[in-house]
Amino acid sequence: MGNSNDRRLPRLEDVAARAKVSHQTVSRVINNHPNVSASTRARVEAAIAELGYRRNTAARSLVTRRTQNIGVLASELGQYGPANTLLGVQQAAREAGYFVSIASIKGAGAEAISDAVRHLTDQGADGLIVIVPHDGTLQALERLNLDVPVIVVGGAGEGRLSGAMVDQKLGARLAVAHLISLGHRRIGHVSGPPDWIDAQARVDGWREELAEAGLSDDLLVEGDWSAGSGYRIGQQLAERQGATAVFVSNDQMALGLLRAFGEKGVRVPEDVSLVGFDDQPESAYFMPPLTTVRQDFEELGKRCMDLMRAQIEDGATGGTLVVVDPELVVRASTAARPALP
Amino acid sequence: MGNSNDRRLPRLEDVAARAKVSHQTVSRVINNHPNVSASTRARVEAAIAELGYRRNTAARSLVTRRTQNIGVLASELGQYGPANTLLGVQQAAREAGYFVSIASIKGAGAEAISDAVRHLTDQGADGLIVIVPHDGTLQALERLNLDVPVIVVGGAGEGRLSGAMVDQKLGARLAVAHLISLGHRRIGHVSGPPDWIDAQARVDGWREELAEAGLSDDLLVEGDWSAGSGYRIGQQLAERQGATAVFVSNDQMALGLLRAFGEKGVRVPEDVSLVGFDDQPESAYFMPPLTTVRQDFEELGKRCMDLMRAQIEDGATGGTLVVVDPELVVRASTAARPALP
DNA sequence: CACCGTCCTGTTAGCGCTAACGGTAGCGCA
DNA sequence: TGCGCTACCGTTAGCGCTAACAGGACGGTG
Repeated sequence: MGNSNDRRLPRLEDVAARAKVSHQTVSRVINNHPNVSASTRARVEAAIAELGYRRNTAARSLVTRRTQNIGVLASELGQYGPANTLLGVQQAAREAGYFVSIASIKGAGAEAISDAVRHLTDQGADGLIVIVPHDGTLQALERLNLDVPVIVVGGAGEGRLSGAMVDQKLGARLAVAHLISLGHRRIGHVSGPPDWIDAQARVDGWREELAEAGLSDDLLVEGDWSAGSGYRIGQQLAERQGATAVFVSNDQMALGLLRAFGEKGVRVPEDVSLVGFDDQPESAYFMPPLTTVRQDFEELGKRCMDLMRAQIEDGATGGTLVVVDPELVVRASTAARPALP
Repeated sequence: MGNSNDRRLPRLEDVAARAKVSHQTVSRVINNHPNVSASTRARVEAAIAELGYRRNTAARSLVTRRTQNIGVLASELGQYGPANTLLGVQQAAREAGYFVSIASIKGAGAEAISDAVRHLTDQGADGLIVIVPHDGTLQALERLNLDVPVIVVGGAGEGRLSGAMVDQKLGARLAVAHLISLGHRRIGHVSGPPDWIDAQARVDGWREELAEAGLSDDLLVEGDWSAGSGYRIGQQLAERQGATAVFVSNDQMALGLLRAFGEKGVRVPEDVSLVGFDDQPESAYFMPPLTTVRQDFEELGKRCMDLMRAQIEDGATGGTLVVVDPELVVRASTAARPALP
């Protein structure tokens, strides 16, 4: 491996010369075309190995118009959900034989989105996966009407836009149903920022489940996902003493509530039950361990790539939406409603 | 934008025809070559805008042998450090006008590394950034002797291998020095897995600082970064009552210790002081808030890209190592040594 | 006026690969 | 023998771009 004087990488021609065939035959061998005799195939493969030949993807994609690259447009990668979605997508892509190029943006402005999309398509991405969990993402993408497949995490569109998501509303309903089954009647909610689609969906799920049980949905406070916001909200909630249970829209804010409650002498779960969302690895070691809703990001990534390949390789149309079900994980932060005084 | 019948994307030739110049002149305009008159430049730019022309990067990189793409080889992206390093790198790359392709691997086998490296170089990466925080990464890379710049996070090499890192040993020493200054004499350490270079460096820092103060370094327990391992270790430590302070190698394990101590009635910081490492956003809301060591991953990413550009654009040689200093963040989990009974 | 240098533009020749087509040999069948 | 079909392999023509060279126009200088 690695001849001393390899000032230029070997190309098809070099392999061909060594194997005493035409460069086209070498190309056929590389691409597994059938009509190559076993003996020449072996000769060519030997030559490839000896020279350490590697195909030049720039040249290849110049003529095939395929790059085996999928572009991921992401924002908010500091948050647990987006970051893990990216991880899941990346892994699924690799398993499907694709590479992943990232472009991350701040916020979710239509300008930033179209910039990043251009960036990615310029690089010749065969398809796009968009992880921008804000309102308006879908509309911004639809206006661009791209000519490559686009998979949007969190919602489906039309044309070449497909979508994949974890069913946030269902997750919220599981959480609330669990609290109701424990006898709780006053169930509050600490939401994420309202311009996040997941936050909005969880609010909707909370509301619907309460409505079906004939319970009131007036205890809604808005956080910003951070533990700090959860802490501040927890302090207020501890004063008011309005609810016997709170469904918190992510685990980090739940941690903040836990600490605020601890400081104010509100016991969890004896006085108030708490449910989070995400099931971060730490959540099992909160005090007390947190009941929460787990999302399977690995599965989500796989589904994204399934949709992608269907469009790229089988020419499927877009416009479909696949949904992954979340799962309730019950731990010690929830218990039966305290007996009324 | 978007003519109705654009079944093929416009190319240089099309722009040239519209602007009544040669395709080469268009190329010059795109690449900001000086010798183009203002009037023709304006004409060409108008034509580019009207046709919505976008340069074909495959064709460009076929001839220039540059892709403006840097490959990131990463593992353990589920952990806080590697994930945030990736984030920092990605952001710095974008600011420097580069794209980022990811290849993530499981574990750190030489085989997996060389596979992923080939994958990335096949894609025509102009350089590689390696985030594989295990022993042996450097050696595996050196054996491959690549002909593109490689920046290894966590250690420097020779030849085209440069390195960038947060000074883990210094971070550990800051933590231990802080405990010593509070009067502690028996200071334990919960380490990460020994095949992680960062874990090893933190152990070394802990040991050195203790040695300089003439203190014993016999209280060492090995964890696996997870809160669960921290919890189990915490239970043992609570029984033994050996130390008045513990330096824990990351915040997640510290969380586990906190819970174990809480259950066993060991008060933090009254009975035992605790210092973590990473300063995850949640750590300020642990009970009690955690004293820890902050790493600036944004800065780390910038430094990586600085090194990269020096090699790619200015032809600098490799073999250099840049170091980012960490910072101690003091919170409520540390206090003066309890008076002896 | 001849000469040189500077500024601008065009022409030519690839970068390394694949698609499309052409050609040869060998076989089966009428 | 002639025809057609299949299996295999080679030749040619680009994909869209930039580097390198080749001018032409123009102004200044001796």
